[in-house]
Amino acid sequence: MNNKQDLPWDNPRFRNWVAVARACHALERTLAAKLAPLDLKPAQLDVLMNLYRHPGMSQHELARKLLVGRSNITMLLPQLEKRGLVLRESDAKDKRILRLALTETGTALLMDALKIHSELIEVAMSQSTPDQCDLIGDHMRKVSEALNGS
Amino acid sequence: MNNKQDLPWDNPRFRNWVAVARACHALERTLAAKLAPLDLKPAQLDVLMNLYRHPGMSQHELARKLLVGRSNITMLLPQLEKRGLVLRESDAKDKRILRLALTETGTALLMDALKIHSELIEVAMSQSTPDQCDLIGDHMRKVSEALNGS
DNA sequence: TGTTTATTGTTCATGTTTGAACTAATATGT
DNA sequence: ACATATTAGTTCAAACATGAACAATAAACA
Repeated sequence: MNNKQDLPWDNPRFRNWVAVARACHALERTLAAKLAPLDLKPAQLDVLMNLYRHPGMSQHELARKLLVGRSNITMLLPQLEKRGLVLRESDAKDKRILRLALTETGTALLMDALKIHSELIEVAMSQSTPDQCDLIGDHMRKVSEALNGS
Repeated sequence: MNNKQDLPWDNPRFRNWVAVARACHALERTLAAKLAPLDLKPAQLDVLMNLYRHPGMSQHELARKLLVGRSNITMLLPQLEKRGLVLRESDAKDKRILRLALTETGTALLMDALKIHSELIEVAMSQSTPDQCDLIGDHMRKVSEALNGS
């Protein structure tokens, strides 16, 4: 049986990851609050960010990048499309695929949102030196890779 | 106007935090999948974990620890209570407060879930040395503090 | 004491996320 | 070519989270 001696909380790695999860959650909540004036949710910002960096993405590719289901994207996009932030046009060669891109308006709104997001991340990341931040980033990229293969 | 020169992605801190968020999200999803056999969601595991460490907590205290609204706890607890995992009894001195505690069954299920959770965190944290993990943990605790004051 | 203010937990309406079942389009294999 | 299997996106119902309004209780204070 488990006794107090081998409880996870006695393991520094466990406690450290819990701290990571808490910080992430806290930043997400704060971001949501600060994005509210733009009438934008964090999930929607994630969409805009990905479309900016990868214009012409399909919905399926977007879903995989965001680690969500395809149906989630289907529910998310019409709102953004109606607001004139995103364009959807079907691929010429494969009629199943919808190619996504930002409009001018979408790009402009993204820039405003990124300013807010960046300021928040600056608060988070200024807690350590740039070198240490790089170390953290490298670690987290390895974590993502390790988890994709499990 | 923003041009490419000062886009957030050119800032290492921004990219590093994005990596943190992605890793967190990935681990959360994986955890959800691995907890499914126990019929337990990550949010419910968080509740059990906190009640184990802080028996006698009120719902309000629990909500603040978990960074969620009080109503969320109200919706979450009856399920766990019906499954015989959690006990709720009103405080003798302040009749507004419900004091929470794990049952034997709840503790046993928590131990099973913690095993799964720990193994997953081990995967995540074995990507760096213990010293580096401590550095990451220290950083993240500072982040949480910094965000609470914003 | 009596009145006002705060706090705890609940309810409810709204919006979000999810996965399974579905349609349409394309690939694969015979 | 034809049947079968995959893939992209949608629909739908159920689970979940959220915040505002509310009831009950307690605290503050005149």
